[in-house]
Amino acid sequence: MTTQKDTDSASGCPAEGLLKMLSGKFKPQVFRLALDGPLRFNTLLRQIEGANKQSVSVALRELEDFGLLEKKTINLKPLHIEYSLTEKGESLVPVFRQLELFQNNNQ
Amino acid sequence: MTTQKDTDSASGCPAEGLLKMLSGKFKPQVFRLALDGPLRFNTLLRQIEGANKQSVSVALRELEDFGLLEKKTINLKPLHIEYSLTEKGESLVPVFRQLELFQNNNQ
DNA sequence: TCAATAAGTCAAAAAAATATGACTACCCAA
DNA sequence: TTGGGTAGTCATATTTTTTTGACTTATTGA
Repeated sequence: MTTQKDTDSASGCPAEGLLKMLSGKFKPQVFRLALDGPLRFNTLLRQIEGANKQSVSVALRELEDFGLLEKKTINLKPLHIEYSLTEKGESLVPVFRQLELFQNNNQ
Repeated sequence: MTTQKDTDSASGCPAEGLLKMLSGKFKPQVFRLALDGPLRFNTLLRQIEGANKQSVSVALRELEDFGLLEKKTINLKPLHIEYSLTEKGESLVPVFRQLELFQNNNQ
């Protein structure tokens, strides 16, 4: 069971919670890769340069805790695990795109 | 003179730079307060509960470094300093609002 | 002239985030 | 039955961030 994180609206800043859920080592990259399809642990480790197990593990767990990704066991060929976008995760996509857009418009 | 920070598009994730420029202690709050008008150091210190000089100082300096805020000396009554949104900062506002919106739609 | 306010800086300490390397457990193929 | 892949965990470093408290410089009002 995954626990729901406090999004800290106590600070009087609603955006803060969202910002927190996407900050942390490798989280933006992981989320971005999730847009292209389900993720696998070892694949991520190879895809993200400089990545290490621990941090990738933390990134996946936290994205899952925030309800952006969901973990599934795939009972196929080589039995494995996949992380894919939840509905909440999907709903974040346009927002994420806006972040990219802003960044691109500002070099 | 303020130095331009590397927005790390090397990670292949454009959003990462923006995320970084808004994460860090008190940065979301400070940015949000800037939407309501110019900021002053000691006022922020009183407004943000739990704030300390050093962190507020770092938040302001980094927001300035990223070009979201600009620092001005105001030659009035009690001579003081104000931090206000730059054009770039203004252009971030709608993006920031989207973040808040997302957060509000997800409790 | 004294005390307060404004806007910080600096060094050191404490806390939080990341990285490293060893280890686990399971499955599968040769 | 040995070796490789998958998906991690765990304890311990190392690094980065944040906090604390002392100190500074200049202005201002009484």
